[in-house]
Amino acid sequence: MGTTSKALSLLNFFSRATPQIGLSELARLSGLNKATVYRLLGELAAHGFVEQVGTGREYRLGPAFLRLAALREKNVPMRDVALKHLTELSDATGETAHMSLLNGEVLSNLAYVYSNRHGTMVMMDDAEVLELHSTGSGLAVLAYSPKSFVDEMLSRPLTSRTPQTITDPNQIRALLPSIRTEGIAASVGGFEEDVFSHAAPIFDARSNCIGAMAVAAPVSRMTDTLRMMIRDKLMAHARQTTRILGGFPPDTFPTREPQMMLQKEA
Amino acid sequence: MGTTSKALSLLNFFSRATPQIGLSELARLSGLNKATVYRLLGELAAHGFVEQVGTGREYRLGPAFLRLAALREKNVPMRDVALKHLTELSDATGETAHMSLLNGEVLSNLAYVYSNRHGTMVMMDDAEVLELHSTGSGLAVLAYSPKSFVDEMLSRPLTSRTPQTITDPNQIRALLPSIRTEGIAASVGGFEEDVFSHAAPIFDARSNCIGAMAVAAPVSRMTDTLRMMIRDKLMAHARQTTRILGGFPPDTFPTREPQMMLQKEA
DNA sequence: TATGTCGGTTCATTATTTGAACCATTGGTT
DNA sequence: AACCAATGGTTCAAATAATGAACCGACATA
Repeated sequence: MGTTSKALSLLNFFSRATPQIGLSELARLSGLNKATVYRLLGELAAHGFVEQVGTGREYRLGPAFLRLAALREKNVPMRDVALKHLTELSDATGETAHMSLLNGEVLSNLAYVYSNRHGTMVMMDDAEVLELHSTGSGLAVLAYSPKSFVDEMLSRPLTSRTPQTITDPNQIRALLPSIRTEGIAASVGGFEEDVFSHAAPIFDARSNCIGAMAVAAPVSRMTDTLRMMIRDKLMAHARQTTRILGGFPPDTFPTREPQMMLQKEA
Repeated sequence: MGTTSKALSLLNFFSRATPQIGLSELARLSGLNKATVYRLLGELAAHGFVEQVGTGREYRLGPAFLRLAALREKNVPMRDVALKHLTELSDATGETAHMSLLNGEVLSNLAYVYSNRHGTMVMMDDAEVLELHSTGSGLAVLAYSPKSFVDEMLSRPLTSRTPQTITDPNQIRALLPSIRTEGIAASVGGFEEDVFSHAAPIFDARSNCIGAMAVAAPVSRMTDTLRMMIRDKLMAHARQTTRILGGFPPDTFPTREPQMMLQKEA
């Protein structure tokens, strides 16, 4: 691993739960030498990627990200595109629609839209990250990721978020083929109790899966009718989003009108 | 300069005007070897800090910034705080209020608020950067920056944005003492024609100047009355913003009620 | 006063970065 | 069609920058 990667990976230890971290603690977390971490933090700080809290204390993420994020969004208005489709998706289904991007080993939220049709809604959080094994979006991404990546991800200890979370790697692997034939993944209560989530993959210009678009509804509201409607709308909007972002689904991706009634020919 | 700094400085070559850059071009711009740039870009890309456009072409800023910016704003709601005070400032003065943060050699916009009192307003742009020598905000920052930094900044060639832009380093240096005694900087048409800008510095917990809060009005609307009112309100809101962000003005910073009528004692 | 932690610093050893040269492609010019 | 000058990407010995154990002083806590 290059020095730059080490420096950048330090940033991943900052999270919603641990927004600021001391030097020694960060050295411990990263497994790097304290002197190394100190020097790397110094370089990150010089560019505004981290800053020290108060006077000579812990470190936290710096202000440079605001500028770079604004610039990125000006150049590549992903969030805008996503919001447009999420709004339509949310309106059509009456449920929470969201989109997340693959960021290393987890998915990070890009945007989400609530519906106002019901009194209760599945809530999202900007700074929350989604695990690959326990969410519908994660399964959708895994289904369209290279085998080496899947193996890598499933070789780690899989945390059990709820009693419904599937933590057996082989059981998860077994789900992927059917997700691939459908083009959509589903997860019931794997991440949060009582949440039924459908998700479709999003691809970049090289047909790599870069994230997922999803609709999350309370289990109690899920009916066959709603499920069909969600699958239909989600598929269409995910496809459009991929296209508008300049991406292409891989050749293996099912066409919009699935050959449901057709028998496989070989 | 460490390897990490080199990698991070590559990011600064992406701008509103040049949102995507090829490998050779970036090597040329940065003065680094092409192989080096290639490797650094690879590491940046692995963390989502850059990505390649389409298939095997130029590079652009990556999606990771969206997540990190969201996380930063959750932890340190600078923009929220700024917007609150900018709104009040804009309401009180009837003009455009904005705040920017020092980012290396330039100021980058954090937030801005327009007033609806007049038909014409000074417009801002999220991804725009402000030069230190040609803007009110820049002068405010220079006035409260270490001499070494000022020397460094004024030793570069100073671009002339308008005929009114002051490009003589010594002339700029001569402005700084009076800014320091006032606590507020002013610039008339230095950055954009017909824009009269007042700016006050913002400080961090170590009393370093980290940016500026400003009010920008068309020259044609500027009167003594408005000028007084802007200075007053701007001073108050900049002070509050500094405090709420956890910062402290340096000891040399003028108190809220300036000793206007008092003669210097030495 | 003794002990453990912290952020920060040092410097000889080591491992990573570096850069000139080299491909294979692409796109424009003659 | 042949040529040229770009491009993105790759290689490997040489040079440089990163590393980590040990060491500060300061601040807690006991």
